[in-house]
Amino acid sequence: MTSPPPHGHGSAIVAFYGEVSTGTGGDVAARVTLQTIADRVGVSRMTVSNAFSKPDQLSAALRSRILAAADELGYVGPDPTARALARGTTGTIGIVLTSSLRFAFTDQVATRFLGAIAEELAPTGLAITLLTSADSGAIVPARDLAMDGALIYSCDPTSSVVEVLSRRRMPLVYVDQDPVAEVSSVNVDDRAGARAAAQHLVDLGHRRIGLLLSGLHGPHGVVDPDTLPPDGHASRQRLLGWQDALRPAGIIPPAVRQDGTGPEPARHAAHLLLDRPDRPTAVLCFSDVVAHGVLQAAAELGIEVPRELSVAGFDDNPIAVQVRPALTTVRQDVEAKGRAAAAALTAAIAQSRTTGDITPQHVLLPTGLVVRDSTAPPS
Amino acid sequence: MTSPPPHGHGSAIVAFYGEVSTGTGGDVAARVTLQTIADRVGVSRMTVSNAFSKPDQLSAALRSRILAAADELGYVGPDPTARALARGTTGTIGIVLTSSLRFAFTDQVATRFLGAIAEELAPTGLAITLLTSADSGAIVPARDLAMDGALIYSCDPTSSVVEVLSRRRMPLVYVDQDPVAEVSSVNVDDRAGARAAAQHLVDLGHRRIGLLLSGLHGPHGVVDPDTLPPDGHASRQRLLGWQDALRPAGIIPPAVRQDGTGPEPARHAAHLLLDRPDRPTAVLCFSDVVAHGVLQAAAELGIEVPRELSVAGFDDNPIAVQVRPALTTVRQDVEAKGRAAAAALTAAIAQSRTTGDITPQHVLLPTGLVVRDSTAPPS
DNA sequence: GAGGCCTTCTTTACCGGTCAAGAGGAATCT
DNA sequence: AGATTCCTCTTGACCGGTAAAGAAGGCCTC
Repeated sequence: MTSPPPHGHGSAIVAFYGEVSTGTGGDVAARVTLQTIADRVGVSRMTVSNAFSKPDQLSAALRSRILAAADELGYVGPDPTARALARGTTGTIGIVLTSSLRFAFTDQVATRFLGAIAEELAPTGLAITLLTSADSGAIVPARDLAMDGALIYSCDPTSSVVEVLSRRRMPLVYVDQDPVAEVSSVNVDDRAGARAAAQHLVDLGHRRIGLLLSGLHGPHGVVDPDTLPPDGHASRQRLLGWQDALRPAGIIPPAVRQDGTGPEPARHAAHLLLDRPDRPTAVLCFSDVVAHGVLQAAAELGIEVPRELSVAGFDDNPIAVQVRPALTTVRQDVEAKGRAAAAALTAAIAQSRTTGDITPQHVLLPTGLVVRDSTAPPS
Repeated sequence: MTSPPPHGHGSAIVAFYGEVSTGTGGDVAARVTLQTIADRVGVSRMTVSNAFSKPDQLSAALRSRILAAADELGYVGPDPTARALARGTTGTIGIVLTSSLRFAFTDQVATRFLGAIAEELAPTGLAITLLTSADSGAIVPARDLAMDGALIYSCDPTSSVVEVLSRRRMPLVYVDQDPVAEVSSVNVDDRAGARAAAQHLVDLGHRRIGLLLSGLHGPHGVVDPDTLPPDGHASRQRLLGWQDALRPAGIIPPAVRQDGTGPEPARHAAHLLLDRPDRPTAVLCFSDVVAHGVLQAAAELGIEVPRELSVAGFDDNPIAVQVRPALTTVRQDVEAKGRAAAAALTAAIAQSRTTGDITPQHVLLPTGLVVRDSTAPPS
């Protein structure tokens, strides 16, 4: 409890209800297993197993006797771990997220994506385990956690996690990742979307257009967009898309990479772009969150949007319509992406269970420009 | 892919890169286990196990030979499931959420809570598995999933999931749940917070005060607050807190329970309250999301907030400052709640591993009134 | 130079299930 | 009536590891 409690209250109240301990009166109740029940009822262990897992393999009468005995002994059901070992499936899939799980719960694009996956997975009964791509020393979740398959979502491709996962030979689906022939993937057409956004600004008459790039890894600050080190797939595709439209127009954009994620680094990066003598009349942003930072920076500098500065975002994040002016952006259907990813993974798992092989499947979802109030012709 | 693609693009593009199948050229490579490596290197299986799990138990030279052989054979590491069975721990904790996982990713209070848990858990290496309290037939995640402990977050206490989990005798922590002596719990002082909000309205001079309650289960529409069926813990506590302040002032509030969660049901419920002839001059809401719905309804009815109607929320959700007017609300430190819950659970797990018993721990976090622009004296 | 201790590796016995094949009797077929 | 099939239940092997105790040799110590 490191954060200050709200409004000057005292620290957290910790109430002890007395030293109540669980367990049956002190003596450690021996673990109840199939054998315990089998002995009690007078049948073989296998029959008890069947009573739980294959009800049609034994008579209804015996089954209810077994179930009654199990209930009486406090047996809940077959031990999930043992069952997983014997059956070879766990009923869980992993989702590998960017280094910080925190981010996954903060960013609305990510949460919508996860929500869609959860929804698509619900009827299958598969549970979701969240993993980070950060290998924090001894424990590498991607290596040490049991799961039937994994979704790799916009995470550093150089991360060892991806390699570990492929070596484990489990069904994988890449999302927002450079597609590889052998692994199923789900992507959105970032490049086309970015191209449309850039073309929109060009068509409005802008010629001094700045770029604001994400900065997970690599250099920060002002950079040369043509010699960027490899970054996330989406990041690179969006940059390519912008260049697709800007180059033919003869525009050589200044570019800034922000230091980290979130609106605050974006605000800072925006200042780097807007404080220049040849201030751009328009800015293309890697995301709506970044664009939000630009709006804040512009407000601080007394620059009026869109009259003096056009701002285009990406994602069609819910915040795009909450900020003023509402953001022109590129929409991607995050929920469709989530559903497609979940579907591809369940398909792969099912296939690998029957065939042993998997036929990779590659999905590319469309994007589209959404023009709102943050872009206008240069004044 | 049921939702329409954005902006009239065609349907999703599915690209097949050809029938590439994984696996080493068709023949199913036999599974590599510790024994495979042991045979190869000429040592016992146990020694190979130690090479991975207890490096100090064997000579460095032999260990690197083993690791090299393992690498060559494509062995990634000990099978997580088998290890879990042998060791008795899985490295995962479950978080049980309200029936719909979708909700968990949509509601900002929930996502902040989960984010804080993730952060607190990160150094321990424990992964998070998300479970719903909905028992959808054959598969009951809470029963059939391997985990070392579970967090039960604001979920229907009558749900069988909670019972199953306790019978599994795993470390549990209740969050926003009626505390029980034997099980650790983390709660916020909902009642005191609600009391403060109600008192605030009373102090401003309001006498006709309406209540807007959450409606997960039970009747909807206009209800008698004194004879409500049991609902969530928070819901009940907040209602009690309001009554604590209203009753002494001689106020008997009309109450409406919304049908479901989210702003839309809230808007609808608000209409039920505001369309009454003796329209309240102030409304106490179960949450900020509900309060947001009230603001929308008020706007639709041409009621000016706060001049004609005061609105108080709960939670200090980020949206509280995004809506206009900014909401007077009761702050709870969701992140502290998440951290406390995670800490209590890891403590319980650690203790149960050593002692076999667990000493339940009960935490009550403070709440505090935050006055903003949505409340004012009645006109 | 014998006893003791440490290091390094092996042995044996589980962890708690499921699969696949088999065995015994009743029911069905011919 | 004998052969076949079905229904139930049991047997034996295995899933892939880990814990704990034991054995073999080397190094110290006194």
